[in-house]
Amino acid sequence: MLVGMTRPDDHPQQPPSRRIAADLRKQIEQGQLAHGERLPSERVLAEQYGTARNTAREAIRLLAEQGLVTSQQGRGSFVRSPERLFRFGSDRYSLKNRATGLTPFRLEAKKQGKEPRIDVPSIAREVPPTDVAERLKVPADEPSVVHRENHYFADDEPVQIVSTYLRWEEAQGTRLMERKSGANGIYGRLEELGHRMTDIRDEISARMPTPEEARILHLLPGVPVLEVLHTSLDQDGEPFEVSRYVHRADRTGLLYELPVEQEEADQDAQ
Amino acid sequence: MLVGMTRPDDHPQQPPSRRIAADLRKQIEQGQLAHGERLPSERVLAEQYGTARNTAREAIRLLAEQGLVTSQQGRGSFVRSPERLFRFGSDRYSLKNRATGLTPFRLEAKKQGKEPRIDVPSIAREVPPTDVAERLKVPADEPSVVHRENHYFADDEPVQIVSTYLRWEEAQGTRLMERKSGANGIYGRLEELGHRMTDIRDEISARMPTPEEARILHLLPGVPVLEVLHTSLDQDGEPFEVSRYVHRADRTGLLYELPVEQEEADQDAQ
DNA sequence: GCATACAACTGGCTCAAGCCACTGGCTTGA
DNA sequence: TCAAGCCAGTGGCTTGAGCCAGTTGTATGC
Repeated sequence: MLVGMTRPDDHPQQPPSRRIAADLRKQIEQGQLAHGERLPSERVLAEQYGTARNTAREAIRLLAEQGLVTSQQGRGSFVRSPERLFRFGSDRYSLKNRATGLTPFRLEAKKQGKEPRIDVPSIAREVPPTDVAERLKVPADEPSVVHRENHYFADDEPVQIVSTYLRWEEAQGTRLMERKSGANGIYGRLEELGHRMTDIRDEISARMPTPEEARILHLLPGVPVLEVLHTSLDQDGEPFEVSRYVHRADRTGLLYELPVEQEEADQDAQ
Repeated sequence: MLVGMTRPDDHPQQPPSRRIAADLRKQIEQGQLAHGERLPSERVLAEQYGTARNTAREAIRLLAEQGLVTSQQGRGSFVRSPERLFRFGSDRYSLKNRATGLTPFRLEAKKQGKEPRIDVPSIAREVPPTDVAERLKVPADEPSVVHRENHYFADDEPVQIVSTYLRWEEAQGTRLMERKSGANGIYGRLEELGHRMTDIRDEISARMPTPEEARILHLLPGVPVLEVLHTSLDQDGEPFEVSRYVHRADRTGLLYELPVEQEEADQDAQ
């Protein structure tokens, strides 16, 4: 009897493909199949379980969907090794980092010994998406924003896609329209326009990537993305910049450290 | 010619299943297939594209994996409607909510007109997972914690799984070991033990659910989970509670609002 | 009027076979 | 020595067939 192979009646009305997947999952979790190790080939699995190759294949596909294994044509299927590289902290916007002269991403990359690279595929005046328009307080039915699209890499591995939206009326004719926006990046220019970043608001969600995102980020099946819709508020509490971050979730985490609001007499915040 | 059907040479070396999936995706994005609408059946799609049923089926599976459609045996495949219900704000720990006498989840649910329910499947002394042990500053090789597992529901729909870990030496013999922990929940009891929640630290990641989580949360294929590893720090900066939140990402988002640290002379933070 | 039974659909899952593209180790020959 | 070529093994993708289980509308019979 092979290790980790269950008797058919352990999983009564489980279809064979799920049963094989469950067996393999157990072997991975219990370490009988180590990280990076090769799984039995589809043809071998099929024979071991007395099923068609398609059924064994389906089992491996299920595990790939769960982000547990990954297949390579001509080589085999392998147990995926967990790796969490980037942790974007809530201090990434902190002004104290200004002293370094680096933008938040470059700073984070350097901290972790990675070589950062930033591509700027496009900078264009556009009609904003409705969620961005709402948050930036601009009309959603006219080209009221400048959209800067950035792709971020660490050691040439794509890490995140960032779409930054600024008010067209403010960005027009400034270095905010250029690829190289000058010292301290766009926040430097925005400060010169009278916007000191005072508060931020990050709305976080997770979803599966679009095929387009999967292509740009080199995503394997079973890897979701973290989407952060970020709003910067200035000293007057007015939004002056909205960005949509799309992170690959297998390489990225977020970290928020914050004080807890303490009890007060009658702070009636709706 | 059917709407949205591309000529084969639009996608040169795309395999048929991907081509069908891309066509359907386009039809969904352009609104030719509305939210909730039924897709053509597998057999019909196969005939339209001149492929085997399995190939059409594969196309639909690809879309399901991307979270775009969902299939129901005997009924058909349908365009999934986006719905984001719960938004957990960073003020959910705020002490000012104490006035309501509700725990954060109950408060959030009420705000949104949902009926909250909390199951407590288990409360037990355990050996902590290593990531929890690190953060709670307890030994990882002995039963040094109490693990409270909670399942949260809104209108009987499962929303999140929460595992809370407390120091065994503190929780032992108190209401922290009971299902009903008293006024203001466990935070009320912890405060009596001298821990006033002063800062929090949330580490956020996203991944595909385990089969177990998919079962508890009723997750469809193509829906990731948001995992939040939360640490509460007291007035002395000491951790006194660690919780792992597993949210279904199709119904849940997170919101963090925080002030930006302003520039200072030489705040040499690590 | 109403419950039952049925028929025609739907997706779920499997089979057995085949061809393709890619990998990696081995053999061959210069 | 080393490069080129071969070949066995791998996953990628499709075919066409079959059976099952769940759904829904319709016809039947009480």
